[in-house]
Amino acid sequence: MQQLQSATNLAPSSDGCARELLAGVPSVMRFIRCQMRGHREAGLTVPQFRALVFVSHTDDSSISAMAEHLGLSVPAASRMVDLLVRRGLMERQASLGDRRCVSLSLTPQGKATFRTALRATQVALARRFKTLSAQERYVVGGAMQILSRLFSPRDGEVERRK
Amino acid sequence: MQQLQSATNLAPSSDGCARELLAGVPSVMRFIRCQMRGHREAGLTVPQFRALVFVSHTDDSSISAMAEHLGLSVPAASRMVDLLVRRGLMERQASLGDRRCVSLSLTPQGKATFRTALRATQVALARRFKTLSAQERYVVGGAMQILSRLFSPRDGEVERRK
DNA sequence: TATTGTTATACTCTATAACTATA
DNA sequence: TATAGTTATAGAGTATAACAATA
Repeated sequence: MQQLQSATNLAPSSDGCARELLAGVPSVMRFIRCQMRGHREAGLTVPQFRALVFVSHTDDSSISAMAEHLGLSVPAASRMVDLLVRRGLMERQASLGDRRCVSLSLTPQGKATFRTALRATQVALARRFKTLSAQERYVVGGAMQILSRLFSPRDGEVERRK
Repeated sequence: MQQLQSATNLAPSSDGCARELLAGVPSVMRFIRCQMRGHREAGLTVPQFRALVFVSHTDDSSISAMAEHLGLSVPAASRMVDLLVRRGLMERQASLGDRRCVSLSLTPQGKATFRTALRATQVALARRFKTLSAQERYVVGGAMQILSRLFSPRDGEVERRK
């Protein structure tokens, strides 16, 4: 589109970006949350979903690794795992090497639920995106990559004090 | 930048967009939440902040208008107001015309806290954005406008059933 | 009776502090 | 004693269902 030619002129200030983010991100988040939680079979909250993502991507995950990755305190992660274990989606096993550590894994049902939730939410989001032009999708996709990089959990903002 | 010339070629599918959103938005949200809540004087949660935004923008706000705008149930909105009233940030008055309705307003302290939280969070976000190029800020700003439009609370996803 | 709020109840998310078990 | 987790405690966010007050 035409505006892209003069993108540099139209670039908002850092402060303008901040304002827009503060308006846009919580709205999207609410939508995602509703979709996740409202889904009949899966019915996950966003943090639960993120926990499943982490464990499905990480072999021999420990509680503390999960906490760090998700930006949670260790007790919060532990309770989340409790809940997922109770729901039959995750398993805790004492790590063989160091029996203080826990080794997390998804049950088959956990994997299935995870995939269902992912699919359902992606479909709901994609349905919204269908109304966008290719250009707009490009902008959204690009912005998400920038933001993921800028706000990845490892980079500071969590700063567990002490 | 070069890629922008061929933006249409690189535009992700709706589904790709969805995936990226699901990765990026929760990270940003966590950052915002930490900033809001962690701020010494203000110390607001995101929903509290959003409630203050709504009331500060809306004359003679009612509980149900607030609930609808924020995508909350009416009881949830009512409890949020309780909390903000207890903290001295908001006031409830019976509406004169229709005494079932409530008329919400910010106290002077509420206005001050709101502005402090807004400023502090914007500054924290803007600090991150300073490392971006003008081009990247353009992409982020543009995406936020698109997303705000696409996921504005009034447009369906809330769908309070019955 | 229909509408606006509030109360009751129940879960999840999250933190900090105190504790337990293993190294 | 240091480290990995868990339990205890507390407060916020949220929903649905039942209730109260006003129109």
